[in-house]
Amino acid sequence: MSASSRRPLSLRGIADAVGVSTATVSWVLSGQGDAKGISAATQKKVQDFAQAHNYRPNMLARGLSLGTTKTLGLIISSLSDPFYSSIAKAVVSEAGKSGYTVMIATSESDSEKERALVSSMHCRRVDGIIVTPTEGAAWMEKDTAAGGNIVLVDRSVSGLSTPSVVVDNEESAFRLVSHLLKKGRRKIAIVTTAHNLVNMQARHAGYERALREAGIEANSRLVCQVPPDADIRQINAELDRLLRDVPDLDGIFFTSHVLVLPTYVHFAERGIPTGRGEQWACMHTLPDFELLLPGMSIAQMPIFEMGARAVDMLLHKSSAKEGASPVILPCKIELR
Amino acid sequence: MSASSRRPLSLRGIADAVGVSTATVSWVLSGQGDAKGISAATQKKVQDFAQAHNYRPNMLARGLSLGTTKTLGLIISSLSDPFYSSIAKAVVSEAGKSGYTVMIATSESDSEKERALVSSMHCRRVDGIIVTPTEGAAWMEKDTAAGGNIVLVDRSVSGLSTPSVVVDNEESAFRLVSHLLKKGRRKIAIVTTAHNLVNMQARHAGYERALREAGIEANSRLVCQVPPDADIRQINAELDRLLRDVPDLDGIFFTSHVLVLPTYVHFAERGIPTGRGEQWACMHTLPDFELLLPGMSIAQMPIFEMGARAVDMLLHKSSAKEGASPVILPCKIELR
DNA sequence: CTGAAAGCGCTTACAG
DNA sequence: CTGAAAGCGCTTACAG
Repeated sequence: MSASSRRPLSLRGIADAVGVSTATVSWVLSGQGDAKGISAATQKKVQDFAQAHNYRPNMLARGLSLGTTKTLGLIISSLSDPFYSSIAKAVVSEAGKSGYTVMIATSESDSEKERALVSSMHCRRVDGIIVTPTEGAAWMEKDTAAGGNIVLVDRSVSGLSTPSVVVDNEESAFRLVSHLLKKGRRKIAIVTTAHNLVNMQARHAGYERALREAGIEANSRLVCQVPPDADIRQINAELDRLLRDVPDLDGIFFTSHVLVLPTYVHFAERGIPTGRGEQWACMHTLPDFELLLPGMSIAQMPIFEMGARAVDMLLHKSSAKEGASPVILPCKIELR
Repeated sequence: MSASSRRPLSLRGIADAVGVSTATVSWVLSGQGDAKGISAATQKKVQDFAQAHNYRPNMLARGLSLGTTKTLGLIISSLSDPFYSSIAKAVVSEAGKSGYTVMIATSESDSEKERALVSSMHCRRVDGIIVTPTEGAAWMEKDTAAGGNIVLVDRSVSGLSTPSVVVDNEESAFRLVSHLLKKGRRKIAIVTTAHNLVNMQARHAGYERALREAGIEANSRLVCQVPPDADIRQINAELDRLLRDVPDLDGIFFTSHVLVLPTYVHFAERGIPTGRGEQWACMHTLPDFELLLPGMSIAQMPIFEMGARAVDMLLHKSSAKEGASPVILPCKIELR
């Protein structure tokens, strides 16, 4: 156990071993060897030594020196929801193209955690942060103004001017519900959750507008609203209430994919036919749905584009300036 | 736009503003004010200024100075699989208890990406790395020997002595299949994937042992093996092959939760009754299964404990020394 | 009670 | 062609 192996190999270590200065080593390893006119022999010696001893540059030091870490932070609400993991995939992939690494963390929809995470990431000097914000994220205003490089994704927060990338929630919901109406549905329930989030509110508004334009008056008994952290019991209770209140229900609009499967099972258990889902519509979709409910109409969220756009806004601030915020992306509507 | 707001506030900035040395500021802000005998007045001045100006300590500098970052790296195969996200949750939660942050990344089951991620995390000087390894992770041997602080989770890699936390795959599979046999099933298929991973191999071995001990000879036509990256078509083709080869199939053992739903749908589409899943058994489970297939027997993976244990091994190297590796945790078997 | 100084491991003008 | 040196922003012995 040689004492020298205690600390990882540093630039200085290489420099001493090869017999050159740390500057030379730094230049060679960063590919500036030729530019700085380092002899081929020296370059090779340095490279070989680094390679052989598995040199790992200390990014803390490099970041400190350079003032940039080539790292982006991503704060999503949860990892268990495939929607957010897809966002993460998109962000990682797009950031990778520009040589950026992304550190992923989850807020669990908790404003306090969210705030702590943003702070922690700033302390780590990430070059920018992407977040699917909680409704309690208004404090970011100050932070953004102070130079915090933040972009919101999937939803904005009421009263917050931080740049954001969202989808046309109201319009998509409107089109889905209008489609159900065109198919002759009249008693269309809305099954929704997390109503404190602006995107959910927009989807609800789209639902109401579709009814209104079809000359149908809103009926609060058709609204099945489940708390964001509801367990299966609460969901079932709400659905039972809906089925009791509106026994002749003939359509459902889901504002989120998370409630589809519980509803599907709830119906199945009670012998209520769902068919292939022709009488349902949903914002966003999951692979499972294509199997279970191929007849359901959906608004496909442009997840990859959302992630990519958010990364772009962070990396090329120009495009953020040019475009108005929020950036609103269209969903791909699939009517069935 | 004051020039002074260009760079974020530093210790030096606070020191100059308050009129003390950086040492004093550092001590106050790290809670050593009293220990170092800093006057209450000075402490308050420093704290107030830091607070008011939203001081964010530069963790790069701190990490560089301290030689530790209080950060753990986590590399999971994928984000879309709830199994891995649960592991992530467990790791984050357990690490948090000790004041550690975790940076999450995904290898997408790609050995090259995995290697790059481990390297990148080492460069960032994380204090340890937890990884659900690909089969191509044998190079870690060298890395671990070189002081790399790595713990594998969910599976080990053949020929790799890196510490790991796994479950008793063989035994759990054995018990599940034995249960199906006890219920009178005789033609039990095994539906499996990613057979290059040792845990999948162990589950397969448990299946075979159960058959053997029941005096049933192995039948290769009962083996339905799907490539890890198979799309729904390939899966369906394999299932069709199985149903054709073994029309009187009367049970299925799934080595992984990922294949259950596609099989369920495949059967449903062909009008093959699955009942409540009584004739099926599966390693691991998902919330959906409890809804769709409440009769299916399952081996519940101790996900939280796995994550927690891995973190412990990283943080208190002692317990890693003491315990033999791999650490093998039992599954909670639920026979139905 | 507080400060000057060295050091962590990089990068990059500035000299020769 | 290559090196000495300053600086990034912290922490912590060591002095007073």
